Amino acid sequence: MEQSSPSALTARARAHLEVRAEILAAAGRQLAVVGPAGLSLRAVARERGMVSSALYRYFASRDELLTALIIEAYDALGDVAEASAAATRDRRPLERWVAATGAVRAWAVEHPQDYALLYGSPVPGYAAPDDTVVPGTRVTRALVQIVDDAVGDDRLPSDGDLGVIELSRQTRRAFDVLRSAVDLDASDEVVMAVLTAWTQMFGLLSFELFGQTRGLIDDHQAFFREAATLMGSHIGLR
Amino acid sequence: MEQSSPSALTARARAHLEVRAEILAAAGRQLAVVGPAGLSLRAVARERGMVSSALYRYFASRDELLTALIIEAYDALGDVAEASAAATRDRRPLERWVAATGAVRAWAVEHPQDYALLYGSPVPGYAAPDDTVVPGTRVTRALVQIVDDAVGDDRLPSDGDLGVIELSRQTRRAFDVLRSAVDLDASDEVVMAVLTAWTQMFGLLSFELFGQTRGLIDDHQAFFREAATLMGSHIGLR
DNA sequence: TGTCGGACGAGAGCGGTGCTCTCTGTTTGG
DNA sequence: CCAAACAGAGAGCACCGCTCTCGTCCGACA
Repeated sequence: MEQSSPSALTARARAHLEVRAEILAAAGRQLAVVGPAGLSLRAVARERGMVSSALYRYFASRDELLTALIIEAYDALGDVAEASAAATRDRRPLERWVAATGAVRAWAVEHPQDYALLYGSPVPGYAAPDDTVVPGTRVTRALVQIVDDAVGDDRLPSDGDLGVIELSRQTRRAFDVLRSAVDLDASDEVVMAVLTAWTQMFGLLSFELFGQTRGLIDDHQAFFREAATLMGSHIGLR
Repeated sequence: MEQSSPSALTARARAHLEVRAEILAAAGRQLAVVGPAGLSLRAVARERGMVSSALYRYFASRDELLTALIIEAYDALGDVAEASAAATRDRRPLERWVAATGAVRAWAVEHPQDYALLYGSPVPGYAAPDDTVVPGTRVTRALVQIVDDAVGDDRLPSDGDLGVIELSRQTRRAFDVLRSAVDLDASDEVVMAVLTAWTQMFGLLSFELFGQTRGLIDDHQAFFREAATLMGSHIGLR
């Protein structure tokens, strides 16, 4: 265990990182209970048996603690999405799509407060720093990967054909940025398809988790699966 | 003006309602600036030149004030959606869909904090009471109306045909509940189409307003319009 | 190995929050 | 006309994020 950190770190620096990690873990437990807006530095400090002012040796502010939790959550969700995409590599694209979005939903249902932290309304006064952008793209990347893998042996629209619409110049430029962000060379059609389907899954999930469908849908998992299948086939997966 | 309220109300009751409305208006202004989680009773009281404890003569708690604001916002958004649906009655269904979803987006962009109040992560410890359910269905109803109007002269799926999926029993039962909630006799196919398309629009809007597409998309309005057009045509509108 | 500086935690305190309780003054309906 | 209902003020409670100060202790370096 003592070898896990680079030996370049002094004992003091290692201890510092260790305590920081403990604080982060305690904050994560708090978060799961009270949610992002309810997270209290003082409560986190109490859980560790220290006084709140001592926390500021490790995090400059509550926002910095939140940022660390956001990155952690993005990484956990990214793991889930990537693992699903990798595990289904030899299955049919539509199945892969349903599995991956289902895996994302499963994580979100299991960690609703983390989901709210990532995709809910921003905490007031808090602006996510750029550190959160890269881990945030991993789930999008995994979904693009699945759809892009399906191009060729499939009825996905061929280049330049999106049906009723033509993408504006600004949109195509935005897609260039996204392509380089996820480091995949998918066509505009694929990017648009993923964005369409992913925003729908995301909207449905937010409806479920934020209570918009309260008292309406009983079996959210079944409905989500049906919606994912329908949406996947809408964008040309099969 | 003195006749605007039913004469059955005493002067005192009328004054009470008036002050209540003023408080609500002040809270609405506060909300637009600091957002749902940042809304402070004391600040609202200060704006009216009264002390915070006096507010409790009009609202039992911060949550009750929030609930009143939620209902107000749902009604404003419902107005927007219904007005758009009514104004485009003689246009083509796809145009109507794009116009209505665009109107919803325009309202959301103009009132981002109200949008967050309605569709963002719930304020911790706050559970929306049933009073908010009915006004919340108005926008859904307007969208269902548009798609349902299109059945017949259109290529919407005919009864019993949804393509790749078959709806589960629970889902069909949920659709019955929704049908009676919006008081429209749309087919399962229409309900599913609206839910699919509306959750996508909602997901896209949440991405935009909650900062997920920051630095990616410049012209959100154009992209939203393109996405709405594509999605509308996916569900069979033209 | 001894020492000294920097990290660390505690504590007090500031201004803010939601909310409760008590007290006073006003209004109003019987 | 008067008792009762009501409105608002004020103090206070427990909590919040955050700052500043002050001992202490321990690890890095000579």
